[in-house]
Amino acid sequence: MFYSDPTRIQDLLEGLNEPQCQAVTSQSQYLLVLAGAGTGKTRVLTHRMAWLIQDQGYSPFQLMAVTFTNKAAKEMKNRVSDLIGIDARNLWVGTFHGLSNRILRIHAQEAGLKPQFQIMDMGDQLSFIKRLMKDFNIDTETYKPKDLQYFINDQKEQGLRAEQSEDTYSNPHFEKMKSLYVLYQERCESEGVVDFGELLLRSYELITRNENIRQKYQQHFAHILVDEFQDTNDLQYRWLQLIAGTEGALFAVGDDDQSIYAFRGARVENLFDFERRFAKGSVVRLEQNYRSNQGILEAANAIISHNKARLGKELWSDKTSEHQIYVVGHERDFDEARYVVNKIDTYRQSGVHLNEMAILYRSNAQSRLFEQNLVQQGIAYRVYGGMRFFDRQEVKNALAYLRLLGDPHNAYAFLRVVNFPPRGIGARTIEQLTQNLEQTGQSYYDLVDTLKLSATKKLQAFKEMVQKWTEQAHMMKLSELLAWVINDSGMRLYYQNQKESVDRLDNLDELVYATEQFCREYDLEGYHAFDMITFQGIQMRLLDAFLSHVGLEPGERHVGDTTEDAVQLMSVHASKGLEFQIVFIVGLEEGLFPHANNDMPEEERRLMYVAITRAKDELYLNHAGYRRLHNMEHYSAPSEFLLQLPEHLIQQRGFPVHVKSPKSFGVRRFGQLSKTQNFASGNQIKTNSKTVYTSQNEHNGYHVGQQVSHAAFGKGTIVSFVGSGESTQVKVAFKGQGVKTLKLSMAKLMKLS
DNA sequence: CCTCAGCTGTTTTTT
DNA sequence: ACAGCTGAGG
Repeated sequence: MFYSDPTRIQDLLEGLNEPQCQAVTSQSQYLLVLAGAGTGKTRVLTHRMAWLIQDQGYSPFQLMAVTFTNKAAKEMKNRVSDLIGIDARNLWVGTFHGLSNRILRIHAQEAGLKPQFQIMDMGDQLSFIKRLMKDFNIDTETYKPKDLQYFINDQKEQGLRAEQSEDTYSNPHFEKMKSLYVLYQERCESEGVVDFGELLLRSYELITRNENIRQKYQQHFAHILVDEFQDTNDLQYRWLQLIAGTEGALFAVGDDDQSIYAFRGARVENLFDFERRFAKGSVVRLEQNYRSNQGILEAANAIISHNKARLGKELWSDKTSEHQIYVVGHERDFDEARYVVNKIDTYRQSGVHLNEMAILYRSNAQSRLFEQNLVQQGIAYRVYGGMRFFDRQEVKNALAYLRLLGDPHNAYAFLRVVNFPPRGIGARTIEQLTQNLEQTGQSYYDLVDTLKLSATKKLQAFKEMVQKWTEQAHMMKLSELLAWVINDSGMRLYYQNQKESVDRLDNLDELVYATEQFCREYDLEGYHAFDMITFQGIQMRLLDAFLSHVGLEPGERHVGDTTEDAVQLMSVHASKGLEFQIVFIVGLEEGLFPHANNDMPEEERRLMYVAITRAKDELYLNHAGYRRLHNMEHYSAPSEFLLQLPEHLIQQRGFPVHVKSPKSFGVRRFGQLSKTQNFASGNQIKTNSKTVYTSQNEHNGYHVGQQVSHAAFGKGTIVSFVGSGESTQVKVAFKGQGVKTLKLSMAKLMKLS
């Protein structure tokens, strides 16, 4: 039973501020909570859930809460559980994909899927596509596997099957892509695998088409709560509306100012649409920030106010500013790195914890220089954004063995491990198997016995080994089975004999541990690998439960000890939702941040807004006049964002400006700049002491900001110059086509005006 | 089966 | 600069 524990009943509204309270207890069917950074949005979500259960008498199972990350889902479960003392493990709280997966497992048959269908991650999907294209002899130079992958995922995110796809971008490859999408989907069906997009789309179609199922869910879920609503894509928004039906309540929490995922299909327009169509008049704004001091918030507000497409919101705090915001100009990228690391060292000596300091950058490649300096100074640090645990090749190989045990007909798993570790089954053998596969409709696993090939003996030995494991699996715990497979397959020995594979062996042990951990978490310790168990209310084999779990939770994105006190290095994207006492934002230069490849200037500004609002106490904004990127020299003006900061907040201001002179190349002059100067549009810049020129804003008679015309791309504006001499490249922003990088000597740009 | 030269792409990232 | 991948050749 899931009634809340009477000994724990408490006033759930205590300690909430006025708008928070209003949101938690709202009686509107549709409510939009515009929750600014650091305003207690998770608090509102969890308290609303607890309030609906404890004070409004809903069964916990009548609520659905949707998040984007597993981390957020887990946190929400824990906090609800802490608030009202219920077991939150089986609640309908999860990611869009996790919840879709759950629905599809319950109705696998109606959805046309095997009960043990397996989920492909992005890497699996790409190899799947490469295999498909190879088998159909598609020229992978003309049609890049990655392009097809993006095409398919993009179509699915829009809720489109191949036959519904329309060429909205005048893509010259469109018809071909569409036909490949058909082939791709056919193969997914025949091999019984689904990609991430398919989970959403398939469950959407299931609920749309099957009236019984639709009624069941629409009647069942009285309240649907959504976190990070501004990050929903087209299909996710429709999915939510479908499940809510006409009766269900939709409680959407989001922040249009923190929408930074358009590149992966997020549509901030969904939030505007929701406000217009459903929540008209039912909008609660959370504006009191409990994280940063007033100065930092003023800076954030000033930056974001330059955006036009927003519902409007102003953060405030009752913490006054004790400190200033520092804007620091550096000559070169490594000066910036040295400066930041020295500052960190100083703060450390004065007693600030390292994990209360963060270095935030626009692109991950920027971490390198900071790492070098931190190593030199002997300061512990942690870089976020590396490879995930379940993405490592040794882990994927071990899991592929498990997948093969879960479904011997799984082609992906078979091909991945049939010759790993190497056992003499080469590409030629696989080719022959593949040819027969299409003709006979049998799986690779079946074909081993029916074909006479030179490698048949070896193939049969492999199959016997898998059969042996399968028989034993009935009597083994999942962790025992996995450990045995790792040894018996020869994987462990293989990695032992490889040089520098110590980490890989550790990871394999870690994986075995992860299976134990999984069983412990869901009270499944007593079961064998093939035993039928109940997982999230669904009957399935333990092995299948584990496999679908790892398919959707690929582990942490960073490595090593997370408890060690260490400086935090991460991209601005990765920092969303986190907070630090002292924040260093680095690389604030035109072209880098805002990034030249992003044709959505407002999204770049929102990114800056996210970065600033991470800081609790102190904020350092750094930029360099010169940096090396992709082995080329880049000279850039300071970021426009620096010029949009209120003057009175800024403590230090030294914009370096390069003087145009071949002899004194790279020499800089510091000067106090007035806010009105526009670095990007001209090459003449006035400081308080003299007029100087930015050296690389001008090249062979062309200059940054100049309007030009190109034979193929049409009209555009010069954004920057890269490199020097013969090899100079020019970046031009063309109307409607984004930024192109061209070789200046070849580009034949016509000067306009 | 393994190694190495050569080619490509290099913003952000979750599931 | 550099990582990741492919294909040729030992």
